[in-house]
Amino acid sequence: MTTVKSDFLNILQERDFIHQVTDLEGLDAKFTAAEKSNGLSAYIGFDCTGSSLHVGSLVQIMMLRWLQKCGHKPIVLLGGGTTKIGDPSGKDESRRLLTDADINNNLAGIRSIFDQFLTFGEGKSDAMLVNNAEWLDKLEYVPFLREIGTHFTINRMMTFDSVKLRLDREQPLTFLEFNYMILQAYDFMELGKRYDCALQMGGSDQWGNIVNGMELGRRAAGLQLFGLTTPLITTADGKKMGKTADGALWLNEEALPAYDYWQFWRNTQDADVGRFLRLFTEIPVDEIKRLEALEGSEINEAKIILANAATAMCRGENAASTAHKTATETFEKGGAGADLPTINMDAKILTNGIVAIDLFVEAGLGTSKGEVRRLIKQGGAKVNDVKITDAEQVIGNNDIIDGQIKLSSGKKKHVLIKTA
RNA sequence: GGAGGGGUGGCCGAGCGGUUAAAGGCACCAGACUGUAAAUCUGGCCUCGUAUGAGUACACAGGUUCGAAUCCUGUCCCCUCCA
Repeated sequence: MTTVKSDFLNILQERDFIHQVTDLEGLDAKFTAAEKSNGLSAYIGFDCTGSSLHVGSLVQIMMLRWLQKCGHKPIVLLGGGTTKIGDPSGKDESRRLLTDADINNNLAGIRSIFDQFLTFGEGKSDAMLVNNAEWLDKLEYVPFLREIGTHFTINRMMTFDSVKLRLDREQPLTFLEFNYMILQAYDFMELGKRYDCALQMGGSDQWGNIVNGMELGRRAAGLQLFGLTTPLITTADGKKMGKTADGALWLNEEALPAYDYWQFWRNTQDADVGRFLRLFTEIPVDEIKRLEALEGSEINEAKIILANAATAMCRGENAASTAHKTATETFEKGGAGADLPTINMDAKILTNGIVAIDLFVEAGLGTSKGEVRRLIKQGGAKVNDVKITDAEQVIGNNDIIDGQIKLSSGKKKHVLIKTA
């Protein structure tokens, strides 16, 4: 591996962020020079198909954070314009088209996530948030075609995976989607012109789009642009980061409580601990080396550090320590931490008593009565940490301890019942 | 336009008139072992019922039959080959 001189690339390299770079030496030289003067701007694009981002985008966000730490200027490009089109990469079928109102709503949600990770403002290394609708919405068709269209050949566009895949499978690819890569390329050029942005980063699936943008910038505007991609992050058992069977791991508090977020990191597999510490925390690499070398049950210490650091960054220190405390109380002391999911129930229901099966379904610890019945039969259901054996057992006021009832499904899922 | 193949449970995929709530795999849930890990093993995995059981269910709508996921008709959708 080539040794790099700039702080930024050095960090990315030693923390395994880099998959491909278009011109590592050239880029390194540029960063090195910039670190002695005003810093360099670089951008990453995010689409606005949802109102939150999930852990899958976290690698990109961390890169922007490091960029800022090294004195450069991160540009967050939100695809308000391109979201109206839909990136065909990796999609079997067209996305449904979102309305302007949806997109604006999504923009606001995503914006709040970036506020956690980056400092925005007017200073030279302050982050800025740009919406590509700003220029894309205003484009005029014929001038655009004359100016930009001449730099793309259909022959070349057909060779891109995103397009080729659809065609090979004879799935329809609309003209609208076909234009996505041109618009993304246009974004890069536009950012280069407006903000002197010289680098686009992104996931490895964005390579083609990034290269396109570089070429367009060079041909149409004489800009020297660079591209850098991150590897696709998978867990040790080969699953894509960010999605679980229960749903996506959202970065927004409204979409995923801090406790669950913390638990996700706490439950990282041994084999992933070192990699995740490097990518998703700012713990110094030497310290990480020590942590990932821990053996046996001691590696749990590393997992807790990972969970605390990752949660603190995304949800704040308080959220992280509350989640940590809840976990300690729940798992190590067998009690009930304050941060466990809580359901408020009408006091009357408990006064009258409720059958255990119904209570569990009510608490969301099973989707059907049959499921809860099975859970009980297999010994996975507990009320106040006492295993229940009778599905018809009546739970009532007698079971309230310290104003709450703790229900458990298996070792990890707990719900507190409180009366309203 | 012509010829053929197919649509089965969250996914993949067997079944091709009764013994089929539907093999097997994946995913998922519990239990054991552990370290809130992985691997392994055990049990479970449509709904209701303590259970014998009942109700729904094999693209959709009809039909044949004592009996259909399996046969027939129509509709919708997918795929392959030829033009």
